[in-house]
Amino acid sequence: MTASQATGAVGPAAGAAGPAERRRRPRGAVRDGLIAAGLELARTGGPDAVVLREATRMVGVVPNAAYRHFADRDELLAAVCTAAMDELAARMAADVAAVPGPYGDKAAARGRLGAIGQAYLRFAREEPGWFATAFALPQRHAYDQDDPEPDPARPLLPLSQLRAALDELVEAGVVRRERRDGIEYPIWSAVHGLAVLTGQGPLRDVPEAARQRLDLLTTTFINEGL
Amino acid sequence: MTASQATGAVGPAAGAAGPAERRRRPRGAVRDGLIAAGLELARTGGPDAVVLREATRMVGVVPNAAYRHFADRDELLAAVCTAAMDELAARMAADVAAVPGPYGDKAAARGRLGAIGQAYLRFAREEPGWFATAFALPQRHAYDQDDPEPDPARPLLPLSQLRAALDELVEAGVVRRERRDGIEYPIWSAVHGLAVLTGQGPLRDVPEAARQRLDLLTTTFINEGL
DNA sequence: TGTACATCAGTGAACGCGCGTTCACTGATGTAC
DNA sequence: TGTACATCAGTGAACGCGCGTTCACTGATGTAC
Repeated sequence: MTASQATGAVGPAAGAAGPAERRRRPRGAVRDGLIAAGLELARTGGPDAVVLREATRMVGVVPNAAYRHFADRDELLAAVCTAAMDELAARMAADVAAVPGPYGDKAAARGRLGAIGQAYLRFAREEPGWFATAFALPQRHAYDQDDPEPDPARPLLPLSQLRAALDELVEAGVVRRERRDGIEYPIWSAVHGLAVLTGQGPLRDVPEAARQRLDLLTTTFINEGL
Repeated sequence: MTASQATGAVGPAAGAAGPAERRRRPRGAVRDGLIAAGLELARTGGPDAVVLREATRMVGVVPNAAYRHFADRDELLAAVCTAAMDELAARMAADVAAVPGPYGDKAAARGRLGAIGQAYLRFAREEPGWFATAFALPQRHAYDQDDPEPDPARPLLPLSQLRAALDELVEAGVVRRERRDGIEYPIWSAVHGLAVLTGQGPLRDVPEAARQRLDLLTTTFINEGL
């Protein structure tokens, strides 16, 4: 589920039913609502702001009702983290899909790799709470393999999208095949590190113009390293 | 102050003085002790584990005594974060100093850059709590300038050490002078990103052998990008 | 199609917890004359 | 060198807070016959 889908489910049952109105919510609506509420909280305050009681308040339900849907607060948080990661992945996928040009075209392939990096950095800058949340807990990644079984209802993980872009660069003849193996990790690291340093890290107060230069320096460094 | 220095100051006044024993601690000992205690807490649990009351307990002092030395919990945390950053910087400096060879020698210069990256990654791996704490709050970094006025009692910031190593590589003729400007940022980003992804991030469960390969891939990528 | 019953998903009340922080206090240390 | 006094750095007691979580409950929904 993407954040925008989930957000629609927040709030008490439509119509502000009286206290006699019990269990009018469609199946799964409270669970989805709690995740959406948690996502709203995380958006502003990061993972620590995902407070179980506050989420139930937003949904319009009594605090312990949450325990019908999650074993404890950590399980709710894990669901919120996954949703945040999905949101990042969905935005990346959308930006990549917007790059024109056929598969295997040199310029298009370069454009798609660039779109991946830019979408990642933009998400970190525009949604710092979600970015921190996405990387806060779950989503351990099996080393050196694609998503074990890609869930068709969820967007491809960021790393998988990066891999696909690099594979295309190989097909297009931009990246030598011998150079391909494992190169996604230094690239991911460079982009992620920049996002963290300029987001929550010591470079967080860098002015806008300088930040853009840092983006450029880093993407250039990556492109030259291909 | 480095962590090891501060740690020595934890605990109630030597001799387990009775309740009548008041103010036997040397000047500044309680303040230093609180920072050292916070550092101990952060070592295990990161910045969130720096709990004011717990720190006062460790020092052997009543909770509100902390307010003689810090305006509030945040000010204590900030001091602990600075101390954690100093610890990282001190370890980096020590490892760099251990690389033999005269200034300007090609191999030695390369060795010193490598030592910087490795010390950074090792600190992140061996002291994840401190690493997270070092980057948790303070130490905003002025963009594009060295430490405003380097405090001789404290080690050079990591970024300043990285800059020095890159400057040496230029002097040694390993890095072209036109390439030097701003290149510390992509390099820092790549190393920092790897540290975060394999530390608290989605790659945290990668087995040891694979992690070493990731280190190697990243440092190789950096060296080729010089 | 109607009834009996199990299960599901909510309510209401309460808990203990540890935290950061404030207040008024007091004894020890350092300083001025 | 001795005394008077200000300041410093600790004590003791208390606060309100919001949190996660547990318990026994009850009404609505879905299912079997």
